[in-house]
Amino acid sequence: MALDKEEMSEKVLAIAEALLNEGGAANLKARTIAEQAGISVGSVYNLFADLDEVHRAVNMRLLDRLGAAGIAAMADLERQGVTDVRHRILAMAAAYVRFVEAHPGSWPAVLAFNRRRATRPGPDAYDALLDELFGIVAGVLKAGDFDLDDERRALAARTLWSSVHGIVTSGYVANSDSRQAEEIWRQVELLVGVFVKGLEHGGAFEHAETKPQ
Amino acid sequence: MALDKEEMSEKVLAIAEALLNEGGAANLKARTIAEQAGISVGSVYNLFADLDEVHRAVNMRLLDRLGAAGIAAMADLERQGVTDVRHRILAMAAAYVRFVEAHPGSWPAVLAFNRRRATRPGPDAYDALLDELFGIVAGVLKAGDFDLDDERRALAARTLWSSVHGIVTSGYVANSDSRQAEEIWRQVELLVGVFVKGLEHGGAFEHAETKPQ
DNA sequence: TTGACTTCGTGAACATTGTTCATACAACAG
DNA sequence: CTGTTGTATGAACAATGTTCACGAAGTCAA
Repeated sequence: MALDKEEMSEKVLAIAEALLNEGGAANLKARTIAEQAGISVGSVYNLFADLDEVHRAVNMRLLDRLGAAGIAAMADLERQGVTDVRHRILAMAAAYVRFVEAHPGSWPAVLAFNRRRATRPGPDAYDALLDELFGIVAGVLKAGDFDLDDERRALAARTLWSSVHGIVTSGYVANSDSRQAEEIWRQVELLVGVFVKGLEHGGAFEHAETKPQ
Repeated sequence: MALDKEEMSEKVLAIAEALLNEGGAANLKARTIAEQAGISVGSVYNLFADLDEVHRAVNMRLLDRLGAAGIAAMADLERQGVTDVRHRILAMAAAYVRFVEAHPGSWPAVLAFNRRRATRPGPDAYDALLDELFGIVAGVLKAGDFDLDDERRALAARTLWSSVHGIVTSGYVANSDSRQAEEIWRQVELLVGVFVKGLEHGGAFEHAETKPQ
C-alpha cells in the first residue's frame, strides 16, 4: 500500500500546486507539504533538493498542461473546419485566458518564478516548453496568407504571445472583478484584430530602424 | 546632524530600492536595512508598519519615475516637432524599455508585488499612477487621425500598454543576454507597426463578438 | 542465520527572518 | 523637579528552510 517514490513525488506536487493556487509562492511551506502528504519534513527533502525545485516542477506541469490545452484548441478548430486566421488566433488566445483563469493563484507564481539560480547551460526544459508554445502560435500564423518568411513569422508569433500574455497578467494584477475578465477579453480582441489587419497590410516590416538613443 | 524622520524614511527607501535591485523581493530584509541605515531593527518598524509597506513605497517611487520618464519623452518629441504617430509611440515604448533595463532587479519585484492585502476600497494610489500612465499613451493616440471615440481610444491605449509590458517582461524572464534586448526591441517595433497599420485600416472594431465558450 | 552494506524515513536541531515589546532615553511643558 | 510624550533599542518570540545523526528495513553474500 505504501506509495512508490514516484507516486509520492506526484502527491507532493499535487499538494504543492494546491498550496500555490491558494496563497501564492509564500504559501509553499515544507512543513505544510509534509503534513498534508503524511510524511516528515526530511522526506520532502529526500524527494526534492529544496522548495525551489518543487516550485519549478509545479511550473513545468502547468506549462505542460497549457501546451496540451493549446493543442486541444487547435484540434477543435481543425475538426470544425475553421480556417479564418483571426478566428483561430482568437481561439488560441481564449484557451490561454481560460487556462490562466483556471489557475488564479499559481499562474502569477509561474511568471514571477526566478530561475536565476538555474544551472549555467542556456536552454533548459523551461525554454523547451516555451518554444513548443511559440511553435503552436507560429503554426496558426502559417495558415494565414501573410507574406512572411519563417524568421519573421516566428518573431510575429513571439510578439503575439508576449502581448496576449501581457494583457492577461496586467489585467490580473488589478482587483479581479467580473468586469476584469470582460476588459481582458476586449483587449485581446482588439489586439488580435489589429494584428491581423496590420499583417495583411504589411505594416509589420516596412520600417527597419534601430532603437532610438 | 541627526536625520529627520522624513529624511530617515527616504534613506531607508533608497537602501530598500538598492536591495530589491540586487536580489529581488527575497533580498529585502529588515536587518539588512537597519544595518545599512545605521539604525536598529525596531526603528525600521517605527518608520514603516512592515516590509510590505516598504516594498509598496519603493514601487510607488518607481512608478512615479516611470511616469516622469514618459512625460519627458513626450516633451522631447514635442520639441523636435515629431508628429508621426508611429514614431511617437515607438519613442514612448523606448522610454519604457530603457526604464525597465535600468531597474533589472526591482522592476520584476514591482510587477510581482501582491497587493491583495491592501485596504478594501477599490482604486488606491497604485491605480492612480497606472491611470496616469494610460493617459499619456492615450494622449499619443489622440494625435493620430484614427477614427476612435474616447472609450475606444482608451481601450486601445490600455491594450498597447499591456502588450508592450508583456513583451518586456516576457523577454526579461528569459536569460538576459545582450541579444535579449535586441529581441525585445524587434518585438516592440513589430507590435507598434502592426498596431498603427491595423488602426489605420479600421481592423480594430469591425467584429464585435463575445468570447468563445 | 549472520553480518555488512545500502536506502530511506524521521524529527530534533540550527540558522535566518519578520515582528513585537518592555525598557530606556531625550526633549519638553507645567 | 516631575510628568508626559515620542522614539530608539535590542532582546525575545514565532515561523520557516535546511541539515544531519540516528535508526529501521531491506538486500546480498558467505
